[in-house]
Amino acid sequence: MRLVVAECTVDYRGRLEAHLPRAVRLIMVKADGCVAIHADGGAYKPLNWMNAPNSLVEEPGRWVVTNPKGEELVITLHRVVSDTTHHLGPDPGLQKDGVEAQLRDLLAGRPELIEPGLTLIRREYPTDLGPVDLLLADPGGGTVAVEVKRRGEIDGVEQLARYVERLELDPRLAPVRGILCAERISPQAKVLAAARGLGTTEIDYARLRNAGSSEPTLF
Amino acid sequence: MRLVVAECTVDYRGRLEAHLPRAVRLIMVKADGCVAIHADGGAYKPLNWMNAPNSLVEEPGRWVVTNPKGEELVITLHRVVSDTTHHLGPDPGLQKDGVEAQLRDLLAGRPELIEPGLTLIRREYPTDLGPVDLLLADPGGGTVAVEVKRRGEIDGVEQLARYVERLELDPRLAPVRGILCAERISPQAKVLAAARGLGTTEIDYARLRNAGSSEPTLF
DNA sequence: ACGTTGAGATTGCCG
DNA sequence: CGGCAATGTCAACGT
Repeated sequence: MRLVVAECTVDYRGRLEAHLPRAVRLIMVKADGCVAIHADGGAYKPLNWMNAPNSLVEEPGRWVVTNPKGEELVITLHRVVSDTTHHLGPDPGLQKDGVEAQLRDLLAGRPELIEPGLTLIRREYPTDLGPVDLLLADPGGGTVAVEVKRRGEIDGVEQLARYVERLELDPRLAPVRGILCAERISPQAKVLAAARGLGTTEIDYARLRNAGSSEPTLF
Repeated sequence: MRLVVAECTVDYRGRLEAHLPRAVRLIMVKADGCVAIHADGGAYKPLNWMNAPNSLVEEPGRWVVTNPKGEELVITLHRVVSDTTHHLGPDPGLQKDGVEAQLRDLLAGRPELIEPGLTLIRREYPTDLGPVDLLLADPGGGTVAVEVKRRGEIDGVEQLARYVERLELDPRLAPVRGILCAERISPQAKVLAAARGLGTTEIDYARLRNAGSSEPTLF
């Protein structure tokens, strides 16, 4: 990884056009060839960048980065403060925990938190349009399809509506209700869900995680 | 901006949990206090990070970053290869050209380019599902809702369909037609739009920009 | 402060 | 390679 601190101006032409006036910035060039230009603020996102694969041509005081899609990043170096290179080697990569799949599995073990009386038929129930996160039996008869999200947005409502429409065609399952489960559900998503005849339930995932799926509730 | 190259392990606990095994990486600390941990590849996104505002406590061989939301990033430093600090100063910021808002405003001044005879009612017309980019009066009666995109894809068609469906409920606007405007519209989006009864119009934004909104057309 | 939308989104998955 | 969906999405803007 090469790290250059320099006073520079930058021009990008590609999906849009962008220009950076003259200032001191960090230019990061990674081993895969990608280039990122960072200011001393503004979270982790660089001001400008060019992802791999690309081609970097270095002239005195001017770097030109181009990629096969015809995008171009031109860095004009007015004054170089520092220019260092380090060999980092390969990275073992990030291990994640706590994404949608885990939340779905926790809810599968506590379906009564979605609505009292519901019992699990199976998770990832397959349909022609893709798998439904949870399929539950309604004690009043019929079936309940559940779409699990961290955040409930309009897209999730549309997805659930398609599943319910599809499952209704199966006489063994009909009638089918749909419920969108998420930690937070946006007002627009609630409006659209109501208009589509779908239910929405907000779930406290933090409490769900702590309680676990094997322990019965004490209250 | 402080740049530390070090062999480290990293643990994050917050919206999810994540762990980075021992390896050599770049740790970037910006003036606003945000911390980012980069490998030597993988585009510009860091493996792990903590945005400002936060608090960094530095012990020998161990950095602990916490923020007011209760998230925590722990960096264990096994071996420091390099540790440098540079003062970059404030950045004048990025100048962009060619984004959706600009295209929308240009079209608002030249609605006849969407379809002859159309006149502007207002831009960003609010609905329960979000704002419609442009609402136009149809000389033949009724209203036209326009969704403006740089690239017309299936998502834009779905979005427009929801708006039209919603606007139809308002007797002062009905009947409502929908038109998707973009520089390029994908074949799939055209098919879906036709199936939904929506129009599509491809716009030459470069010419629109050069012509400006105040100049009448000469031909 | 909160919510919604756009982004040069990026990134991974699967067909 | 292209579509689809998730992301600790981020960042801008309006209420």
